Amino acid sequence: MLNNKWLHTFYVLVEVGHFTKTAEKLFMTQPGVSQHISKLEAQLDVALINRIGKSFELTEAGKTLYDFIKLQKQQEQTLKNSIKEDSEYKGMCSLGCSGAVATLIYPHLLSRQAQYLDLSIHLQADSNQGIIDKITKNKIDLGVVSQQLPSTELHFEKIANESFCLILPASYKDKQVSFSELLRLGFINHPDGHQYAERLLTANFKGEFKSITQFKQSGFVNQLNQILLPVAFGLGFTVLPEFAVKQFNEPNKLFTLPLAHPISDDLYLVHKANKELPQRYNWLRLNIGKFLAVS
Amino acid sequence: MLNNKWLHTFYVLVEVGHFTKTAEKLFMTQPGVSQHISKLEAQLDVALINRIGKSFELTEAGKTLYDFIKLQKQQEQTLKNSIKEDSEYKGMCSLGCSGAVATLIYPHLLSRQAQYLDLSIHLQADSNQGIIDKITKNKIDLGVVSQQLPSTELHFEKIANESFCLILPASYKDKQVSFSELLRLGFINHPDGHQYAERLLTANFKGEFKSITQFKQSGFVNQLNQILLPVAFGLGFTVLPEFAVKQFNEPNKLFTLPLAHPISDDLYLVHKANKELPQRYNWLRLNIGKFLAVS
DNA sequence: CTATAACCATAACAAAACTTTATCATAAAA
DNA sequence: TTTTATGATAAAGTTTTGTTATGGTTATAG
Repeated sequence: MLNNKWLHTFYVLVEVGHFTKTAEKLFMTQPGVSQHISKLEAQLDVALINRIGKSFELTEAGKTLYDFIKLQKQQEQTLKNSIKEDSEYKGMCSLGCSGAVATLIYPHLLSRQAQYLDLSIHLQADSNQGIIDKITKNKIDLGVVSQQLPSTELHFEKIANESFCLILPASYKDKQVSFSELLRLGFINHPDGHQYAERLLTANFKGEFKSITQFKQSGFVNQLNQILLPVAFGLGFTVLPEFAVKQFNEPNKLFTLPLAHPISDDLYLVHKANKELPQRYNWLRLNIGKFLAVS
Repeated sequence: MLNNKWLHTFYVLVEVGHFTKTAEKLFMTQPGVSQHISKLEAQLDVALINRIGKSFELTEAGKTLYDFIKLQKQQEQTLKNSIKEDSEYKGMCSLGCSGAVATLIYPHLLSRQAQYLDLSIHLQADSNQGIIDKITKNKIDLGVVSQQLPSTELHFEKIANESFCLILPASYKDKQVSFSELLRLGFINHPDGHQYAERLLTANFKGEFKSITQFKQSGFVNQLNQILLPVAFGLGFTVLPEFAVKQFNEPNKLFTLPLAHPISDDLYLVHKANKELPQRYNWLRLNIGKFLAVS
């Protein structure tokens, strides 16, 4: 740890080229300057100046140190200018959410970044638990999750509701779909597939449905935008949030089963309760809900 | 000037997340840590942490400061590693010399740089006085000049000798060239032209030559490698250092007048007497003379 | 060429800054 | 609720830092 005061004295000495005048400039006495330089040299174990009579020359190490101090001073100035700054349009916003939410909101984030070039938004798709962990560990500041935990450390705010849909190939349109039909068709799985399916099937096929393991697994894809492809091909059914279905580009190849007991999850914005989010998060907090609202 | 010790305490506190444990780690007591943080906050006039019961959260300013300290620590480490280093093959060499010398040695410097990529050589063409000034003001470390000054501050070392040549168009080859012939032909001027010409003509045309103003000026070029073009075209004569002539690519179009009284300048390597040059200058000091020796 | 003034280094002392001890208030844990 | 742990604050003690006093050396003036 280099003593900043000594560094400053050395810096001024180099610019002034004179111990006594340096002392005057720093409102101290000449021996103080001498001592600062000696101490610096002792600490770095290298000669900073070459004393020639009453004058001196910078050594190579001295020049190196001088340049270093100059740089540090600039950086410190930059810090002092920026540390109190809190702009809506500058800085990094870190956000975590599910893959489905990510694909839905990412275009909006990009257009915002395009508009405010000093703004950078880091979007990270993750599981609920992963998001909570990252917020707790200060890896990200804001999250969108589908469950509200009873934590005093975290602040939750409901922003949207995602309905789950049971998606079938279009050939089932206007038909009566029985549970055995589903069994025959088979399930297309994806990362949150089992969880979604269990909830939806339990509510809507009471008695018949016991466990997702009843179904033959007709496929698994881990890319959100490809989950619906096998369904469109007639290879199976799946359960997804409504807005993940909306963005599929061949909706006429799909059929969304009308449900007697609709199932949905609330979505919450999460951040640390005791950490006030900077201004640049305002827009996100205000608008994410809109982006997720299914028209 | 931010106190480095306080910064370090804050840095450790952020990593540890605990005042008491931070104190232990820093071999100090807990109140010390509290005070360091308070002082930093007072100095920067901004809250760095948000105290929540006995725990705390970093504020935005705190995060900014933490990142700043992290960077500074890295830089300080880099400094400590490099400040004692003195390699032959690393760092910046700054050199000043005349345009003639520059064109002669520049290819050698480039090939050296190509061999040692961490070496950077800054070559600056300038007048003798300009070079001396720059060395005195520490803008450059080394110079090649054609006069030795009686300065105690500077160290001169003779490294080469540049002969001056009177250059005529090839058509004068093997002819007796009289002074009136020169007057008729006219003088091609260049930055150091008058100085060179006065010295050479005074010595070799005693009685006849009075001043360079006797000559009609047939041209002026300020690019070294183009000075000899008008001479080759038969448009005039000029006076140049021998090694500036050697590099002209159509020597058969030129004729160098044999002189009764050869004129030459000694060339000196200059640097500050009290400033030991780093190792990376060794090669330059050793070899510049060779590059300037006319074979 | 000596005398004088300017300059930097060193040592001893004074002042300031810092660290610790002591104590209190509050929060987490039992 | 009681106990234990944690951090803040104030006052005392310690260390560090800066100043005064002094001396040696180098430049400048007479």
